[in-house]
Amino acid sequence: MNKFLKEFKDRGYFYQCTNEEDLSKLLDKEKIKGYIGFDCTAESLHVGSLLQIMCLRLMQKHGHRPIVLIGGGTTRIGDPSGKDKTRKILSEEEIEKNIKNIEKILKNYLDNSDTKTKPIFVNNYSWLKGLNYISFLRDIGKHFTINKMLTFESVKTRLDREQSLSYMEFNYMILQAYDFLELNKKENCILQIGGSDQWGNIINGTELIKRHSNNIAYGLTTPLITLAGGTKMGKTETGAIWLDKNLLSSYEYWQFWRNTDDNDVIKFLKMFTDLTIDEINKSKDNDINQLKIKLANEATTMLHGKKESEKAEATAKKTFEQNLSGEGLPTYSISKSKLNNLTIVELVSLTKIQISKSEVRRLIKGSGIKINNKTIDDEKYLIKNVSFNKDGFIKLSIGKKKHIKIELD
RNA sequence: GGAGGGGUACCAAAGCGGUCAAAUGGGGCGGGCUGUAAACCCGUUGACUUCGGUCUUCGAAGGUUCGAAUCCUUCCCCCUCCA
Repeated sequence: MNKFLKEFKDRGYFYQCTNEEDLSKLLDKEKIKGYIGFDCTAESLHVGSLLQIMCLRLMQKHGHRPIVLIGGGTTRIGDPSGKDKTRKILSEEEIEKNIKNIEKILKNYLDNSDTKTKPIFVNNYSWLKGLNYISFLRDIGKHFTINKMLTFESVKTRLDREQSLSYMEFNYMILQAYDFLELNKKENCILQIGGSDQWGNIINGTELIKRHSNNIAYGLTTPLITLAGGTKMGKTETGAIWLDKNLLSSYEYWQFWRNTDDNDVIKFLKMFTDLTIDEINKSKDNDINQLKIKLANEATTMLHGKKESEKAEATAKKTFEQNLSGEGLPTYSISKSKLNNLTIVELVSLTKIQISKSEVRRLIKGSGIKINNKTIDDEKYLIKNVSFNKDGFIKLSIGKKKHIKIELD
């Protein structure tokens, strides 16, 4: 088997392929271009997209050139799959802002130094916006039958439930297929990679390329990652795990990986680090907690850099092993005058968005709130009674894992 | 088009005039045990509160009643069977 494909499989990225054998042969013979599309509905990317990013990196590693397609055009339409309601339509400014940010994230992960494997960034808005309706229907539309389109899961569920599916959304799959055709023509791109939920859309693309240009193109999908617990990856009590320095600190990102379930550690090392498969297999019997730290370090270094990762590790060590407060903890500043009449309940609700005072009271009743490692059991406890340490802050703990530094400004 | 069943909190699902901020299970959160894991055990799970209560919630809008998630009317949506 081709080396790229082999590693793709070894790392657990593989789910389905349109024609594995032929693709393998082709990859042995030449360096190709492959693309992954990114939607820009959200302001940034979170770990849910990390597997796709790793796929792009793997292409580079094996000398292939990744194309990053930003769905600036298709985002204006909305993918109906997996949604039972029409998506809200974003404004032009929002979309532009999202695109810029998402590109920034991706550039951070991809290698730009080798001209042969340097990523190509494209925005499908550039070709979708100027489409001529009549010629599009004649060139592209003729290759799609309504009969077939109606059988697609995304369309079917909407129709079955008599939920409206606008003509606009109905066209989404055609546009995505067209993207592939366009990249095939322009860039000679012959591969599309995507999540397993994109299978249908990807097939549409390869078929369109076949019918329209009589070229062969391939599709490759990655599995949906579920945690050992069965839930989807990426959600925690803190919220989304952003791949974005501005939205999530390196410490919190590091913690996310450190808290990986035992049963997922090896799997994640393979998926989300650059360690070789051999290396990972050899270390299988190492202390599981050391492996988790390794995972956290590798993943955090990739995103935030070595320095930040080391800092995060140090912070974690101080916080969890020595019960102190590390430097990298989330910090909340407050003025002295404000703090004077503040009760513990008020303080917690100030520092944590999305927590109600009732919830804080409940936490206090369940001994879930600590200040400087001392459990607070009185909800009227006044903060001014706490003494700040020599570095000028106090440590507020919510549960065992969430620690916040409170400092005076 | 005809006949029936149903919409209840994050999800599933009870309740069918007052004792209902709403049983139970899952999930979440907190505590215990551990290893910042899993499993397990315990607690908790609308908001605000001067801890006396107060306010908002059972598809939507009206109505009956001292009192409605529960009864009536209209509307919207989902499901099953027949055609």
